Amino acid sequence: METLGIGALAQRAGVRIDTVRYYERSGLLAPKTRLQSGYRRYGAAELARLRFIRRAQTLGFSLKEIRDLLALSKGRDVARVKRAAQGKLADVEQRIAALQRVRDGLATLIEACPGHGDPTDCPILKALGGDGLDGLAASPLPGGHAGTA
Amino acid sequence: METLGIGALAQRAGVRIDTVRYYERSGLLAPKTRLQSGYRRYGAAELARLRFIRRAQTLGFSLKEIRDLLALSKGRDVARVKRAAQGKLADVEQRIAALQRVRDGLATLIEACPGHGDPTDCPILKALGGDGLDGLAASPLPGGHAGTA
DNA sequence: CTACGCCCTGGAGCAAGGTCCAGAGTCAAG
DNA sequence: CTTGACTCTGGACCTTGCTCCAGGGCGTAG
Repeated sequence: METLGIGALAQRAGVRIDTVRYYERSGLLAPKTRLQSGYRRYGAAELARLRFIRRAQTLGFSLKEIRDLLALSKGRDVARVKRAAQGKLADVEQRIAALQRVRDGLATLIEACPGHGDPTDCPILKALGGDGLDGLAASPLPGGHAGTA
Repeated sequence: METLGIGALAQRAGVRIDTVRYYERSGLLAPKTRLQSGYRRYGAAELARLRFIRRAQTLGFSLKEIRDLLALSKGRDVARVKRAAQGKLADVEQRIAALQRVRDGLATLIEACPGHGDPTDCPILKALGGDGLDGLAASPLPGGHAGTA
């Protein structure tokens, strides 16, 4: 069977070689085998996995979350797998709802902005600068979304 | 006129003192004046600006983008502010659409999973482990907008 | 005057997600 | 065999957005 070196794998997935090694260090992607020399060899499954990682990333999943997602496939407990997937689903739905609030807020402001004239008339700048936008940016500030600490 | 110390300012904006200083280092927010002692003093405009920064963050702008936005508002260029907001809106809408695809894929898998029995029958495991990932995270990788790089 | 709380600076540290480098070994083609 | 491309390891360094610490100075009430 045809295997790929790390360079070929990286190229086919559109990532850097260092990124592949970084993912390996992070426990996301192990090579199928190694040569005696230590060279990593990858198969089709690894390429698919790498592409999955990248796609999940573009969708806003952190590497940690992706690791959890991928760990499901190693589990033998179908019920747990299903529950984990349901948890992710709820998570995704929350993200969607939060983003929709942001979208609505932005859309409202953009609609109200003439796009020219005095900056003090710009609702975008006014809304962001003053009060009265509190409902708009409804966001988990109390829980702190910055430090997460 | 009444001015605020850094502690009072931070408290009114709901941020930490260190964050205010960090924003100053980042060129986002300068104190109105300083006492001889070096103590920072802020006025209403600075408080408004700080709140602007925080709100813009909840809308998904990075500090760099906010810096640009603030510069724009000084430049009286309302059209550009509006365009920046529209760009963010498009961005947010893309994310929403992508997440909705993920949600649908996930929901489909969960529905098809009996929640018990042979792991080899679990559609979730099959999708994650093999090549069926494409349906889950269907996303334009070639033209990818993730890394933006 | 003393205390106590607020403020100063500079720098370190953290989490995430890479990215790059040096120095050395390996592989494949000619 | 030689060359050039590829790969190895370990560790340093980068960006973003904070957050904390040490070792001081300031301000004001009692």
